[in-house]
Amino acid sequence: MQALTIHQAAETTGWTPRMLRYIERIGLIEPARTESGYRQFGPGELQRLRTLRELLAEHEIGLGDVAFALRMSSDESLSGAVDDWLEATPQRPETVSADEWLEWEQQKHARIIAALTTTKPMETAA
Amino acid sequence: MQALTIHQAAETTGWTPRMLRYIERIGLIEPARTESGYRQFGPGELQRLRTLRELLAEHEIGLGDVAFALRMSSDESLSGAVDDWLEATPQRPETVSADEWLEWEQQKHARIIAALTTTKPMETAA
DNA sequence: GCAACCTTATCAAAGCTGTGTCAAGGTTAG
DNA sequence: CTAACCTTGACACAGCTTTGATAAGGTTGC
Repeated sequence: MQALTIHQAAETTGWTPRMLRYIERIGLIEPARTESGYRQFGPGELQRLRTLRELLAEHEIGLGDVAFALRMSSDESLSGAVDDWLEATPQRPETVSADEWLEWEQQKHARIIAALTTTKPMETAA
Repeated sequence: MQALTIHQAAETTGWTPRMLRYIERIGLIEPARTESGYRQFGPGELQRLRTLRELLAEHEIGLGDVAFALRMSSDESLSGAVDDWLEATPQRPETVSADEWLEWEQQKHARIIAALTTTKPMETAA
């Protein structure tokens, strides 16, 4: 096994050296360094860089999206909060649960009065 | 049941009407409509919008990030591909401390040297 | 039937992303 | 020693995101 320099890695992966530094900067790769600071791209990084290109192309996503996914995967409180938000009331606003309805009823006056000083709520469609 | 108009919903949730339309546009909410096309924000929607603000503020993420998380949660092939890519990541320890980082860098160097056998392209540091 | 909403569509500006390029300086190979 | 690399940092620019403002027209309440 061998390690490639940034230019060599760029050639074999299809990225530019500039982009390899950028991808490292946003946390998606972390090449080893020589003592003098040169990046060393091993087989693992090269494979990751190639599959990264495929990932972006096949799903039309951006580097920032992958960086966010990485952040979610390593920050449990973040992924938990996001997942909770997504799970709550998934689509179809038509369906309001009994609990939500009850809570709404109980706090309706406080909410509406606090929020609406001059107008009234609209009539629900048939 | 009563529903709020977009302006009323904006006031109770802290968003602007403009942003409520934008949030709908990127797929994060889907308010019901009256027969004539007016958006109707029910209790579920309002709660969702409030927690969305908290989510963004507490974790310093953007609407686009949440939209991407939604896309991942509803596109199994996308989330699978992203997760696969992330799993192959040589994750570094959770740390943030400068000291720990430096120490880790040094250790990583040693690890890489052990893993890579020198051949042509680049002299792996001694 | 008018005032005050609502709708969609469009223009605009500020900010972020992705990318190139260049500069100043350190490293390495021949 | 010199050429050809490497490093970080900065300037730049196109394009996309986010957000506001505004216009043209429909709906609703009094």
